[in-house]
Amino acid sequence: MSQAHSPAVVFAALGDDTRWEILQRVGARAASASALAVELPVTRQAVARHLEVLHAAGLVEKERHGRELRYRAIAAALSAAAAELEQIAAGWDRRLERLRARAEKED
Amino acid sequence: MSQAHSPAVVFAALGDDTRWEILQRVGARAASASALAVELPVTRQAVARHLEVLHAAGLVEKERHGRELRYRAIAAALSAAAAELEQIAAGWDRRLERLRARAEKED
DNA sequence: AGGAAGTGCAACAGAAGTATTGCATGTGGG
DNA sequence: CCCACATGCAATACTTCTGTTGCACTTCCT
Repeated sequence: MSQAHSPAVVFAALGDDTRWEILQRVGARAASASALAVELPVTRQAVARHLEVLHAAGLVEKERHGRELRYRAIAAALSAAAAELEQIAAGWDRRLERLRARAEKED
Repeated sequence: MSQAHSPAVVFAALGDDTRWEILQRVGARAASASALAVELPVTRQAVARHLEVLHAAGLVEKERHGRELRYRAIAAALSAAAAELEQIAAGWDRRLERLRARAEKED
């Protein structure tokens, strides 16, 4: 199982346009930093740093393949982040519901 | 309805610990920047800037109340962000499934 | 009216993030 | 063996983010 990455780290990783570009590509198919760099407007080193951030957030996994290092998006990690948000949103809704009920009782 | 906020903006807003603290509090009940500042280790102005970021991301709404300005978390916005992530994750899974099926066929 | 409380705006300092260039290292194929 | 390709590491420049202080302005209440 993956570690319990702090929400802030995961969402900070998702909070950059270039990383979204990268993430969508490694979601489609595994790719190396060099391969991604040729189709993005940044250097290989920049891509590598982004991939490192995504990896630290637990959103992608590395996979050595000969002399190249391919990265692949982890669907379950994104799904877990989604579930976390949904749960918090549900908590807000429930609290709002309680407040509403109390207001009606006081009428 | 709320605008179509770009994913990067929304998740960047969620990518900060202090903002999570603030967001959880305004999720529990509406509060002003001043009120939040007394129970957080930062100044009112810093809190106000965080609230502005959250508002720009469509995650909280303002509500004038006499001379004070209260902020309230929008559960539906967080829920929408969750749905977006879940959809992307599902897309990755489907693509992986197709790749797996093709691999079996080639065996 | 006048003080207290709340907000708005601006300037500044420090930290962190993003991207670059340059060079070193490792690995696979002819 | 040697060359090409891919990655690793370091130094640097620039921008953005986070937080502070200081002051002006509005609004409520006595």
